[in-house]
Amino acid sequence: LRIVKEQPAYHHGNLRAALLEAAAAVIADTGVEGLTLREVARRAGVSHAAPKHHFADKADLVRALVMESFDAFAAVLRRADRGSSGAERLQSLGNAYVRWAFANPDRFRLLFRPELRGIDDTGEIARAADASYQLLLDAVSAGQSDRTIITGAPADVALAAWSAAHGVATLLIDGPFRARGGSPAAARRAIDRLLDGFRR
Amino acid sequence: LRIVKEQPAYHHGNLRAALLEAAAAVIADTGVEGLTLREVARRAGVSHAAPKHHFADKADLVRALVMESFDAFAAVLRRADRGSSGAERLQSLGNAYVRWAFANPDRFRLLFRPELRGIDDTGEIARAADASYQLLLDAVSAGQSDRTIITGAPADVALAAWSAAHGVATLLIDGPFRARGGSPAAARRAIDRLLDGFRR
DNA sequence: TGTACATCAGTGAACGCGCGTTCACTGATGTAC
DNA sequence: TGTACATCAGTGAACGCGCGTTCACTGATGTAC
Repeated sequence: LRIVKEQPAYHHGNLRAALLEAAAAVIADTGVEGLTLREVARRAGVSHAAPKHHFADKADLVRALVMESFDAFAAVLRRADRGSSGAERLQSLGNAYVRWAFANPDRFRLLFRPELRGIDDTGEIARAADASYQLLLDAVSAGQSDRTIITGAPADVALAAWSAAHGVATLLIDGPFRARGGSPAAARRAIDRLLDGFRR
Repeated sequence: LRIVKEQPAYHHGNLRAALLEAAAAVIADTGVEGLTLREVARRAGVSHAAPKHHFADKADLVRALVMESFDAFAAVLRRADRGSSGAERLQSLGNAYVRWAFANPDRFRLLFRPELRGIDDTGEIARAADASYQLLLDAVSAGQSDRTIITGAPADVALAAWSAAHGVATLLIDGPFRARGGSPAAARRAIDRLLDGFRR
């Protein structure tokens, strides 16, 4: 039986992952404007020059964090994309959308920062975002085929439904909802009510 | 006839207003994270210590800018709060909401920054925000009285309707809407469709 | 209408700070033989 | 199984930068008489 190391190893072992985790923690604590490479390194218990071996610069770290967040979000939506009709799939997606935003408010906000477009040089972020939109579009199309969702251009319907979920999620995590007596349960009622409007 | 002054006056005359205007311009150009006192002073054509006579510190300037933006937004909503029924008033409010956000995306974003709560020491920002919410709540109540809006707890209905408008506005100005072929006209269809769901 | 003087609203130099980034370095790890 | 050595992944000092804020100052304005 070996004694557990008390001194941290000189080589971290998995610093890249640790830095991403630390970055998420910084954002959760101080918001994205408090995210600095030095603070991330501090949290990971490493000198401030160490991240250079894993991320070329600050934008590179943010990019990786956004990609990771998109992947996590998309996985949750994919798991939620179930139901015996298109309308049920849409309802389930909408609820998952709001629930994930509520559970991960800072990561959620990160996904929609307009300044991200400035650092998405290869378009990989845009592609990751599109994967989730396709889920939504598919559910809408399925619902129109099985006649459980209202007619109309699928993109129009999908964007309106997305707006509903996004609005509830945003008002819920940014405060206005709760400041007016809106609980997460009220948010759930709101998204259900709004998505009911898409049923045929 | 006097020659127009070519040298700027030593005393600006209305520096406070000029600084607020410059701050709005900075935010429009670089986003709120690019807002610095020095840059604001630079735009206003004044030394970087000059703002001190008008704003105690940076938070003070941001606070003033937010208040000004809330007032402008509330005035627009108040003007839009017309219609022969509660349902029409709600529709008109929702459209005005999205239109103003589209016309003033950076100011709109500013109003909902979660970190604002940190600088709203006197609660004046919360009060300004509440004024607009009351408009919405009144329209919903009126619509329930005249039976043009669905039944339900007025706060529930109001928060759901707000979510719809907020979601459309946010997705429109932050990109996802346009990135998927959604024009401002599509946004208008989206908000109309969503608010139609509140008609009785 | 002039003059003296207080007050107001600017200037520009200076401060300390945390940031991103660079650099020479060093200890740990992996590999060839 | 050892050994030599390249490479990898850290350290810590240093840099230049823009920031918010402070300070002594100065020119413009307003007011009392």
